[in-house]
Amino acid sequence: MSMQVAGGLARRGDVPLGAACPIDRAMALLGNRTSMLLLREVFYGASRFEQLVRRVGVTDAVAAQRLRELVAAGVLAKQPYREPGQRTRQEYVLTESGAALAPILAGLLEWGRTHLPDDRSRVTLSHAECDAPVHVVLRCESGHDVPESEVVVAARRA
Amino acid sequence: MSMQVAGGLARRGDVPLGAACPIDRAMALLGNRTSMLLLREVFYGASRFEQLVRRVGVTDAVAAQRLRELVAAGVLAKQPYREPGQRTRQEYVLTESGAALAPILAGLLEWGRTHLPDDRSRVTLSHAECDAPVHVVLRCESGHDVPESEVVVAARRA
DNA sequence: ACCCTGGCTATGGAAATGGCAAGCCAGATC
DNA sequence: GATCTGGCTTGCCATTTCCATAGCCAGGGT
Repeated sequence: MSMQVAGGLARRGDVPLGAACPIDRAMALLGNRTSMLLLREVFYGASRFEQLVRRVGVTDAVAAQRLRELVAAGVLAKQPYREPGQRTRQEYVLTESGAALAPILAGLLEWGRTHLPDDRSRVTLSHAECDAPVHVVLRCESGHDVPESEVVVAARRA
Repeated sequence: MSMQVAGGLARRGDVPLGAACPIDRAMALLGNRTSMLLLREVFYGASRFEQLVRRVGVTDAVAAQRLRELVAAGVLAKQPYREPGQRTRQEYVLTESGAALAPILAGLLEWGRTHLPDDRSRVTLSHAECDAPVHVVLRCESGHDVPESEVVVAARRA
């Protein structure tokens, strides 16, 4: 059920394997409700400030602050755009780094749907090329599908 | 770069696609630094209260409260265990629902490593059966690997 | 009987987060 | 030139999260 720990490395002197772990720092940025929800809406196709505010259901002030942080972190970028007859405005788009968060958002969606009670949402992810539903899977470089129980956590050598 | 939105569904009347979305509710539980880090440590093999506290670097009080929430949410379970000559104690183990968070944690690890500066961690995930490194991928039910740019978000019919 | 340790709970305070409300600025519209 | 609108910023307050410290309890060790 839980992952295995390889070779006792993780326990030697009980050194925290996770210290300065990328997950720590990712959570410093994404570890609040609003940031993740803003990113979700950008994935879902919203890009304008007012859209994001309305869909996430948060106030202007909070949204502005989180968006600033996400831009500073390089996950979103502000891009000028102009609709005909409108003045130039800014929209928020995913950078390469932001787009790489897709598996995490897809994972949260999938997990929430199957493991939280009372799913009332109707969002699905599908593959543009073939229309089939998309799932998040763990796979090793030899090409095997890896169930959670077969994931081994280890420290690579210095 | 960003996901496409299919068929204008997401925008009809600007209805928030994400309202009551599983991601909202997942983030209500996991949208704080500590919860995710505690889960990470359980994945890494820690299970005893004191281990978790030390490795996550949080105080007893906060850890106890988050653990209580995670147990209440059915992500962790308390299991009595007894080491010889010791009294009975409780350890925290992943439930099925908790183990299903593996792709999300693996995704965060991978994302942080490749997209945040100065990665100093040494954790790797590998496949117990073949020792090859493990990655998180999006795959459709037809078996294609799906790059982020080919993920379509849509609302399924009521 | 006494202490010690692991695993908590309690209390108080600081910092982050979020809501509400108001104001500001640039440019399009009148 | 006055007004309106989108996209913010500012100020203030409530709530949540977190840290620090202290205390509690069960049961083994002595």
